[in-house]
Amino acid sequence: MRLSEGVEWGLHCAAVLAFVPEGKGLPATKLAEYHGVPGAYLAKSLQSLSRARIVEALPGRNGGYRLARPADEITVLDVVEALDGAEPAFRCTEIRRRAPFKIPKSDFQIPCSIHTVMDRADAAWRAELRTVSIADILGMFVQHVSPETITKGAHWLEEALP
Amino acid sequence: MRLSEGVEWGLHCAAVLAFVPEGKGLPATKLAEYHGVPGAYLAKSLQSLSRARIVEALPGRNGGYRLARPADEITVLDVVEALDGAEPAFRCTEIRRRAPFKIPKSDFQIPCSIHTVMDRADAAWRAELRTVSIADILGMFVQHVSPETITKGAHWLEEALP
DNA sequence: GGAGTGATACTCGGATATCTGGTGTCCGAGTTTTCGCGG
DNA sequence: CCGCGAAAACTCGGACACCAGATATCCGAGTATCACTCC
Repeated sequence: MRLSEGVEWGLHCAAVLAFVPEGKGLPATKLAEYHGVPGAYLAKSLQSLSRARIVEALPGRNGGYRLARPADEITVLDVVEALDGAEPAFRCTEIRRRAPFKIPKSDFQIPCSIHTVMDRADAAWRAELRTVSIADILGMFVQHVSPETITKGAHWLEEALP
Repeated sequence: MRLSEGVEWGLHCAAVLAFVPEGKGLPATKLAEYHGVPGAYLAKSLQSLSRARIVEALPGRNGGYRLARPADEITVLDVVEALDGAEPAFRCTEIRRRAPFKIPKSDFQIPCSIHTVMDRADAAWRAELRTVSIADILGMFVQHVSPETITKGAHWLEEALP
């Protein structure tokens, strides 16, 4: 079980986009060169985030991406599900039905025990991700990083914005 | 993020193997036809379980597989990690280091915030799976299924064992 | 000088190749059973 | 009738193809900007 690389990119992008001022947008190209990742592929991830209404795209010459909502109203789970899909990792194929002897239908009214357990774990995973917002991520970030780095980042953003 | 199909098979197999009496083994072929899955591929999963000391293989003519430990000492997490690997789903590639300006090394002493959050969710997922044993799965099973089905299953196992 | 208009440059969006890892299959090594033979 | 031995049949174990989804890339659609022209 491996999470797509795009999830990591998307989360970092959301963190950067939180600093984009009202009315402006940061082009995908800039986001890509900031993180040192292939721009053409990052665009694909950003499109998924756009479809999920997590970021919004400003078209046109001085366009770009920006958060569609305040950073404290975007959870990490939102980003993960937008990029990775919301289907649970475990897919029950109901192989319990394939036993080589006849089983009454009533036995299958109750969900498969294994399915239940895996779903519970999946719910715990998602619940954990739902408790953390992009704003929280930024909070953890600024708490640990040197003020000098914050300044440099802000400066870089100034130059990158149209 | 998708969990391998073999995980489902492995869990169901572990549940069935819990009924194999002391000293005997159930061949992989029988397990495959019971679950209606390709036997050659199921063998691959069973080998992984064998390497992880979750099941043990009895070689020879009347050989087969059996649980290596009592069912209440095998957690669902054991099976999942044996088949899917124990590495966390999220892999941090430290893209925070690639920013196009110089960042002091000290900023990277603290683990990446995003990495931390994802790891915490991963831990919650694994913790949930660790609380459930194969014996618990069986308990949930016999609680809901009709006694008739249990009898049929026991009968099938009688015939399948050498 | 100001407004209108066309061209332009830059943006996003979806459709298109490539490649790694899961999926599926095969044959060889090893052990227990079993059958046959001799005592 | 019993013990021994060799062959056989069945088991697991690892090495070899195949395919779907993630990765990576491209080109087309659309819009704000800008420059130029005309009034």
